Amino acid sequence: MPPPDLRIALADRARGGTRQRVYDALRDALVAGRLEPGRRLSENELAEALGVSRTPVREALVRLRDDRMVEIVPQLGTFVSKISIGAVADAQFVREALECAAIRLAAGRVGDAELLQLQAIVAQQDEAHAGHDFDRFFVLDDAFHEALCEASGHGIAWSLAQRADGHLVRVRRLSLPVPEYMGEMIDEHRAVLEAVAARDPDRAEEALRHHLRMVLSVLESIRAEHPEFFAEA
Amino acid sequence: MPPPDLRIALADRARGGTRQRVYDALRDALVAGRLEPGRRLSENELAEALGVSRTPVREALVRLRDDRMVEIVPQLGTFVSKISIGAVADAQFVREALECAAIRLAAGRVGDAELLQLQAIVAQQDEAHAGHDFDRFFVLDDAFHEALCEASGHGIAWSLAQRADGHLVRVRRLSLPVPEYMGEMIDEHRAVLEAVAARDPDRAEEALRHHLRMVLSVLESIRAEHPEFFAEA
DNA sequence: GCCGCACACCTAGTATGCAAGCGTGCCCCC
DNA sequence: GGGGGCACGCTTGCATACTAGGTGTGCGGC
Repeated sequence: MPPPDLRIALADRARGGTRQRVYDALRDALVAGRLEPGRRLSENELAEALGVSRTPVREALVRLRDDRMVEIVPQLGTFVSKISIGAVADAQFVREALECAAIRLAAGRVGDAELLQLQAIVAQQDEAHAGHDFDRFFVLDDAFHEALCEASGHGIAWSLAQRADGHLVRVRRLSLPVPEYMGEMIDEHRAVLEAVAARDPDRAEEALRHHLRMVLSVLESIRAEHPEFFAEA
Repeated sequence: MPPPDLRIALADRARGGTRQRVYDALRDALVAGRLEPGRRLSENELAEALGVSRTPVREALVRLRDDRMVEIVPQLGTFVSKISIGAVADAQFVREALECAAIRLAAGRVGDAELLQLQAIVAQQDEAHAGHDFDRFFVLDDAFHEALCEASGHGIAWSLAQRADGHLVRVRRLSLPVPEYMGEMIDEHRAVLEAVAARDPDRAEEALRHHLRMVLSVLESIRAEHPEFFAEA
């Protein structure tokens, strides 16, 4: 019985190589939960579904394994990683370490243009909130954190945090459709932004750390709600 | 004119897949400077030199590009990245952020067995110092930092730091043959270890941060000595 | 009816072949 | 003699073919 819903859309041709497009498409499908944890993937099936050969699919999967999003078992198959409490804790640790270090720097060197950009992002988040547009809010949330890291002068912090963040993103996606959380998160963004604007590294770090830990507070309820997505360990 | 010294040894067969062995061999050759910055690599040459096909070579190179150790230019070639001041700063930032966060945790939860292990590593470093064995010291230095991260409960910190660390490792390799630095580094390891043993997160973080920044103090002299290894920017 | 073995299918790993693009060097023209 | 243009060879990117190994299934024996 072939899997029923392997419809993964590739972005427009010619933007980046095939490998990058396949990676993006797969990662998006994974974090959005369209490829549910535990499912078996096959290079052949993915290649056919995406209309490309096995080679770029394979290379994308290898990269996703580095992200701990899939597990490749030789001669057996490739599986969507179940959400592991340990992996979530690791992702949280990495993200806190990198982003908190970044924001301390950002608070010391942020310019007016960057502050305006951050404020604009938060304003757009208000709009998304008003329109109950979860997907848009998600994009803007990433944009906010990315802009913060960029302001630190070490944009790499965001690249690494995002790649290490797979398990956490899936949890967030599951938790997001609770409207009140969106409002809380925007408030926290404002608190972070104010501290950065005040050039107060300690307060900025504290606000960001609190913000980043919010997601953990709902982890257990998510797990109770979707136990099949989690590994036992 | 074919490159003269593409003799890269592969580790024993059957340990990990071919891709992993090729990656390890190439990375080792890169950080050791046997493949000097700016050099052009060719998938074909590497595959021939290593006695494997292009496929695992290609996948290893893609991963090394993620590490910023090589630059792949389509239809042109793959080049050993020159050491970039910006990339060194990024690597330093990432390593500081991850390891300092890890050691704070480690100071709060380290067990006696782990302390003994750390002490044993430092003792071995003394031996390497006495024997002027730079390579051995290098391995033991990595082991010390890895053990610290493991003691934090987030071994992933070491994995990520090490992967992001390519540019920094090359600098360290160039700077290492100065014997007095080895003694200083061991002293700093001791200071870090004492603070962890005393369960003092603040002092541990401070000692580690100071230790990690030592390498930067010699960066400019290294650059003056080997300008051909560095990018202009 | 149940347990064990063997076969067939499917998997990822690897090797090789083909296509497209860029750089370089030679050759022709001015 | 100098400059412009074309063609060749090299590169990586992608597609395809082949290999080795593991799993599950179905059949045969008990």
